[in-house]
Amino acid sequence: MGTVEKAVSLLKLFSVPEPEMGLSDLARKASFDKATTRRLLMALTRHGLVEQDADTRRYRLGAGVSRLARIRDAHFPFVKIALPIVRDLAAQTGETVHLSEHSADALLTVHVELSARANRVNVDVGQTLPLHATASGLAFLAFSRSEAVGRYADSVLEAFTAHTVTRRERLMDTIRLAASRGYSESAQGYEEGVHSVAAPILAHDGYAIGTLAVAAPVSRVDGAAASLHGQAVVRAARLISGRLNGEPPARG
Amino acid sequence: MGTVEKAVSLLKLFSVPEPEMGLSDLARKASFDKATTRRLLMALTRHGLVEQDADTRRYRLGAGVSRLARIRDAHFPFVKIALPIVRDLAAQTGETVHLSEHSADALLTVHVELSARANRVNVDVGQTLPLHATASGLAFLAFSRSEAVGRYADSVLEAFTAHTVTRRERLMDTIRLAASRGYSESAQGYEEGVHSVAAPILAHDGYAIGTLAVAAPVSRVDGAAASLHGQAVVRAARLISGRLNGEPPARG
DNA sequence: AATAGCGGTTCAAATAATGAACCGACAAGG
DNA sequence: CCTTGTCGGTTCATTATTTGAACCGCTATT
Repeated sequence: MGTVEKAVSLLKLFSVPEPEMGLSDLARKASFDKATTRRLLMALTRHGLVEQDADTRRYRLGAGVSRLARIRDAHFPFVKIALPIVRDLAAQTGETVHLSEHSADALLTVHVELSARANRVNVDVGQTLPLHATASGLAFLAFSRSEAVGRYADSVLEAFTAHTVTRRERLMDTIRLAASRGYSESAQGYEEGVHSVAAPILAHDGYAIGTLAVAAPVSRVDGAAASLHGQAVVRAARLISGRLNGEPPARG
Repeated sequence: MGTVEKAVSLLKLFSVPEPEMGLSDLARKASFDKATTRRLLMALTRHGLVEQDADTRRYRLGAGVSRLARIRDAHFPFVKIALPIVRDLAAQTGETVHLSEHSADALLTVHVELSARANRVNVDVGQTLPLHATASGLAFLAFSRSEAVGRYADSVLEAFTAHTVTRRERLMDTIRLAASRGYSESAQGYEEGVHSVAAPILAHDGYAIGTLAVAAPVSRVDGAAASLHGQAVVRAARLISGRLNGEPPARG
């Protein structure tokens, strides 16, 4: 593992439930030597990607990461553009809706609107979703370059539940179905009891850059509901794609 | 320079006006070898901190930086808390207002509300402000630990304009004035034609963690206006400090 | 058809990263 | 009050990684 990747791994140890850690803790979690860990942290600190509390000596993510994110968001305001549409879809369906962005061979959840119902699906911002086991992933693959899909289908497909699609041929069939319908469907492929439909958000070139998904408890989803959610998520995803690619918002 | 710092330097080359670059361009700007630059970029890409456009082969900041920023913001919602107060101040003064956070011996602009007027000061999000040459920096130093101020004052102070304070004694005087008034003032110390006042945003321990500033064209600022801006920026900065440290928003 | 730029790759040489052992400080327990 | 364990941090001989000149194939200009 290269030095740079080690440094980035350290950054990735910070999370919403654990946003601050001491040196030894970080070293243990990353399985790096304490001296190494410290040198990496100092390098990151010098550039503001990490900061150290003056009192507790614990480390946390620094203002530099916010700065970088702002630069990116100014150029590619994915969440900002999608937000109103995501909210509309959540209101329409009454179910949990989540928005994901492609990153490093997975989908990164960047926004969630939780259902108001007591029995609902919970998704965390920052969670990464595997491509073969979630509706979002399937929708993404269905609108990806075929070489990339082939490469992914050839890799080892982890089974998260008894329903996870792990055989290459079944996966390719599922992807083809999603491509022809415009949206994907997955029942309990990643978590037991969860049903999801998802549609791709497309770049100007017609390939997916992210996905929009509706997730509901299986108990609440029959064929009719699934179809309704599917059509709604496709409409919403198309709206987002349109605005991302410069199409003006519709009037009224 | 360590490998990690080189990688981070690459990230820092991206900016709001130039959010995408080719390999050779990046290598030239960073003064790294093309092969080195590419290896660093690949390491960053593997973790989603950088992404490469499939068509143009140009590089840009990736979704990973947004993810890290969300983790940090969940724990330390500086901008979110400050935003309404920053907007009020912008409305009150009619001038450009910018919010900065301390990071790696400089101030990082994390939010900007631009004046609606045709003749206005422009500040970019992500811009870093030197501590000795901007109103923000002076306000920050005026409320920093004296050892840190001493160390900074001993370093080489770059002159950005003919008005930049570069002599240690002048700097210390300016800082003392800011400390006693509660806000700092800088006329054309960083950019010609720009007048700014700034006040510190304080942590629970009373030391500055960031600043709030009002920037206006010198032509529009006389003594009375400067004083008004100064008082307004102090009020707004105090409100932000209070809410950051757990004080509830005032009613009405 | 010649030139110059681009993104990307190679491999011997050079430089940087590594980690076991160490320090002083602090806190809990006997 | 002395032991034990853990903390953050440092040192330096050993080791493994980074480095960059030269190269490739490609595309656009001239």
